[in-house]
Amino acid sequence: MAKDFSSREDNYSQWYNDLVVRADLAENSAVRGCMVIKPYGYAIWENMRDALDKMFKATGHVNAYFPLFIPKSFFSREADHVEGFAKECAVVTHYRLKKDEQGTGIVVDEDARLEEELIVRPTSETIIWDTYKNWIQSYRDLPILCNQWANVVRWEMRTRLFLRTAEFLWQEGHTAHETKEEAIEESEKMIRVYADFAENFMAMPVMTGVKSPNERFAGALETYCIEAMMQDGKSLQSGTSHFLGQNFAKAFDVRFLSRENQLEYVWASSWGVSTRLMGALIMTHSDDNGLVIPPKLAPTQVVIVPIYKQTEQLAQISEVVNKIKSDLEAKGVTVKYDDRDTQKPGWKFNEYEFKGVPVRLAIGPRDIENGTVEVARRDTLTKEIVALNQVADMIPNLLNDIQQNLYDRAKQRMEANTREVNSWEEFKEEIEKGGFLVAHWDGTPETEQLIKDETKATIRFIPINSHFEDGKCIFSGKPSKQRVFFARAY
RNA sequence: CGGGGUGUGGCGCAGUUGGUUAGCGUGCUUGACUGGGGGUCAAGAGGUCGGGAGUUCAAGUCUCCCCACUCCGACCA
Repeated sequence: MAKDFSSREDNYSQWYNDLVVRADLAENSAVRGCMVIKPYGYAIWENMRDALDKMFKATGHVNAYFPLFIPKSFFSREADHVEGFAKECAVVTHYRLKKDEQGTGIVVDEDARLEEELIVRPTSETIIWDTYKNWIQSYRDLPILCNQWANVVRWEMRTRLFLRTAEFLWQEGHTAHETKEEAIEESEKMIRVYADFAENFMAMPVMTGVKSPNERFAGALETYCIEAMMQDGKSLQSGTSHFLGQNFAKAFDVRFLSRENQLEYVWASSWGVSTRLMGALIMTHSDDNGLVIPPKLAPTQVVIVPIYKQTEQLAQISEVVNKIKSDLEAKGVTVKYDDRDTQKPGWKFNEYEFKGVPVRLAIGPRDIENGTVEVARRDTLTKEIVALNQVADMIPNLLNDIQQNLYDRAKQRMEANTREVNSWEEFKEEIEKGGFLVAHWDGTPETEQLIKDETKATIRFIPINSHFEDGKCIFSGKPSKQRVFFARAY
């Protein structure tokens, strides 16, 4: 029997973890806090990566690669940056092992201590800015618009598959500009790219805004973010883009001769999304029957399951299926025909449902006789009988419908979970229900911290183009000009 | 680092006041019947009971030490 997942209201973490493992996306590795991404999970990630990569290139960016190791001294050059990351860094101290005295095991060779320790990158600003220094002399060298696909390591105390792992995959864009305006424009542009990707590929509605100083990236002047609302009412930071000002340029002495023949520091941005998006995808769409993968990211968009008794029947079915399959592939649909004899149809139905394949076709003797096929959609779990000669034409539209429906559903949920609150009592009561609480805040880090201490809620973002209205901070009662979005977060 | 919990076939678990040959579910192998929603039956394989020491005629079970994992906190651009 399938495990009953309807208990997710009570224990969302457990539900999520089981889902990830059972759907064959990933599992914990032998290394504490690290994750093995399995082929199916990786296929989804690759689809995300490819789509993002295209969007980056369409906005003028190029890919490059920088070292995994960063000399320790690089980290101390930007004070806020080291402050933010120091507590979670893996450090390389030696470069050699040797057999121990008894010859039974391997020990670190103390004679092989590095002169300067190397840090396994938790993010690459420092090594990249040290490199950019050599690339930039004149305004003619600008802008630099580089992205890197890489892994990074952050030694977190507590980890969760995809959402927070000690090592994770991501992309990090690092750009250098002549002017402040251009760098700000870049960071704003990239957060829009992320929002676009989240909504149009992941079918995940997001809110866009800027972080409060407490939540800002270490070393940034402004952090833009996209936040998504998960099914349990918690917010997930899904992507960030930072305006770094001249902080890193100053720390790494990256200057250029301007059009006015002046030596000036360059302006910077950085932006990234990670495999955390996989967690976001899972927690946005999945239901009690398992994963639901939006068609645009599904490694398999359509699975075809034959139902047969004798092998002659299978041959007959296969002939029809192969026609449908090639018709669909001609339309750019990815199709898997699962004619394995090792699993029963019912087993396969459940399997693909659990893995979130958007559309399933089932064809049996009855269909062959009637010239029909059963079409089942994952998002609504509904089935309909369609004429064989029409099925290839309807599938692309159906996939679009599913993509749109998933987005609409998630959007509706996010809106239903977003509400204004106007008093501290109301805030404390409402935060227990989850969702975004839109409330006035006096703008001080102290107040935000006190609210967090008492309710575990943080300011997820401050809306950028919101209307201003006079109000009073729900906590301190001091004047406020704008509402901000609070939530508990992952 | 603090506070709980759990370690028993691949996975998930039961195991009574200490008492015969350590069970169950699932998965795996083989075969038959099956096949439109995780089938049924039959026969099999698979175990240092986390490790060590102790108490005892006898330890999966009791005591002590250690180890691992896990949950809750602290941490988390």
